[in-house]
Amino acid sequence: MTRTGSRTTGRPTLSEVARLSGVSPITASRALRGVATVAPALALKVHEAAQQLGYVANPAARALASAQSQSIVVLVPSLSNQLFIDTLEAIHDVMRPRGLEVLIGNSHYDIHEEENLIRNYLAYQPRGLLLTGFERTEASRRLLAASGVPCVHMMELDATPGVASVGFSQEQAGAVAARHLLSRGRKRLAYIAAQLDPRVLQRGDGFRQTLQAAGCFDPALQLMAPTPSSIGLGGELFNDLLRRHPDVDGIFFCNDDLAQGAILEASRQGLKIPEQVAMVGFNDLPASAHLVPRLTSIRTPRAAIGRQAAQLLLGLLDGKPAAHPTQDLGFELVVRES
Amino acid sequence: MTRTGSRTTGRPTLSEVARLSGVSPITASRALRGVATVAPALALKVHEAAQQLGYVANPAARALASAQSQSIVVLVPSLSNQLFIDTLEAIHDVMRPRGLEVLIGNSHYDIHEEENLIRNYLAYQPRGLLLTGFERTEASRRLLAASGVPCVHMMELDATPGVASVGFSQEQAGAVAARHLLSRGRKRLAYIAAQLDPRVLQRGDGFRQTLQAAGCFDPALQLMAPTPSSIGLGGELFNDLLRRHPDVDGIFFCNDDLAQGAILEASRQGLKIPEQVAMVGFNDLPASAHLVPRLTSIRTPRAAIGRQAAQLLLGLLDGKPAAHPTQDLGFELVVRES
DNA sequence: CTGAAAGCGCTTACAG
DNA sequence: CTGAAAGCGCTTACAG
Repeated sequence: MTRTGSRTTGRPTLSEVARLSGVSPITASRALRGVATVAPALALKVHEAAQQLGYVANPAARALASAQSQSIVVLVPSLSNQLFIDTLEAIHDVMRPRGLEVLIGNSHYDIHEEENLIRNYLAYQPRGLLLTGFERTEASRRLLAASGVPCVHMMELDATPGVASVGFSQEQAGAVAARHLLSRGRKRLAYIAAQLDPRVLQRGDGFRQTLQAAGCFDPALQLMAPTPSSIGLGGELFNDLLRRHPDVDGIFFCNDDLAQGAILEASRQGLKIPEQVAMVGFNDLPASAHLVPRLTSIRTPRAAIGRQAAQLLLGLLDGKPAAHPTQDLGFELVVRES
Repeated sequence: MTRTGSRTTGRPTLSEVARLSGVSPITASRALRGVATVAPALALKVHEAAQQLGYVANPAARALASAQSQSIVVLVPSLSNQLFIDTLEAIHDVMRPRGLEVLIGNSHYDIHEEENLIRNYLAYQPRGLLLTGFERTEASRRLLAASGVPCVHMMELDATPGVASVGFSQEQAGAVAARHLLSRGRKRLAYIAAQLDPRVLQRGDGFRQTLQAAGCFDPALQLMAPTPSSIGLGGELFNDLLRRHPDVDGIFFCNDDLAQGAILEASRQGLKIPEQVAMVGFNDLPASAHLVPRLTSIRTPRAAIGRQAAQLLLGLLDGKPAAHPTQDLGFELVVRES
């Protein structure tokens, strides 16, 4: 059944729809696209003919003729992180019902790999781009600017005019975690982080600055692993930290995976949480609310970021300048038992 | 910068590459596609010109001219389930380096939504399709058959000639869980399930049949919720079950989310696990090995399924009949503390 | 090994 | 409101 070397697709074409409905292909095209100038009676006939033939427009022909595809490109640094999955799913659920195809590029936390993705995906003439954060190569920036394709940035914020972004302040999130721990009377506060992307570092900065202002920052309590995060790693880093600094009484983790690993390891060792060490996670993954003790975490609006970024982009595609090009969706400290 | 209504893309074309390298467009096309008949010296010049211009072929034009895209369509029932994310990521990592675009369709566990996805995605003239399971509408089957596009089925197995599938026996997985619990002397065995897709039911069948053979099947101990699974639901169903049947001494959960919720709920209530109730999960998600107690689970080869299915499809695209069209990748009971 | 011609299935731009 | 002509940027099929 596999046709090789054929020129035709074997699928019904616009011309066949036009012939069956007794109009020209252009009129059929207009009717099917919902262009208003077509007489209602003709439009109906065209739709019936299309239905009867099982006609679905060839996106390649459409893209070639109009110099514009029906795709949106989303670039994320990872698919292993639940954070991006939630965002991606929300984007998908906004774009698909509008007939837009979501092309997903995974940069694996590598800005050069991202540059290649941009180069290749731009050839698809996407309607728009959804990018993660602002860290990229100069060449990537040039490619994006030269393409003229509308972009919306996700996760981080940048209020520069002409830049669209949907996210929240990563630094403030770090600061809030620090203030929470300080408010509980904790003084020996650590930051445990892995997969040191720009956002993890920004949260660390916010955390550090708040501790410095409170006069209790100790650089020795910053445990930064460049490797990917995982629950197992969280337990290991927690043990490392407590072995070297048994007096630590509060920890902010750059994400819930690490925090969950630590809480489970503490439970296994019979350590009292939060009496001995208070813990704050980040993202508020589903399991966190159910751990024993329940994990205090910072809930991030990751689905809302995807949804809002998608809608902001949709607005940009219609050519109207965005009313709110910088959308701070905030975050929420969810205080639980840890 | 957004060009609306323009016919051209503003990007360098094959003709410009050809002009710069002093050959005809056809020769440039052949050189860029690596067609062997081009003289090495010319091919080099073409590649240099393409590099210099930053030329990337227009996929729409290519697809239209060759009646074949560079896309692979993957249809999954959910993006909220880690299982499919792992599979998707593996597929992505096989296809992308070969220049194939992965189009992801999410059917939300609805075979009619899947039918729409199939209808629409077939218009993209994908090189191949990767489908989840075998449950679909008659119309979907007809569309797929009529298209002649090669398909590989994932997760479940079907040895029918001409059908390609990569997965494992869901029934056997249920049977293995039952045998494990029976081997530990457990007699009052329950199945707790949610999101009752065909695979969840197949696992339940395998579990039931084994219990029936052992003479200890009790239909009252089958707790089947049609709602999506979650950790929270796992805790609730666990409580429901124990309230109604305090004598239950072993539970098989249709996935680890439910099992994790149950183990956490048991811990919160101070129940002894596995002394009072033994638990077996399914999928072996990352957290399961770290819970207290560590969860016994059935590890599924979800990344391997994605990888192998992708490779099987790649073989089919080359027109060679698959040497192994039915790939049983098995599963592994990982016995831990629960 | 190379190329001139034709065509893929649509939409744009221009008439009427 | 409708349509004939042209063209998008490639590749196929056929020559040589």
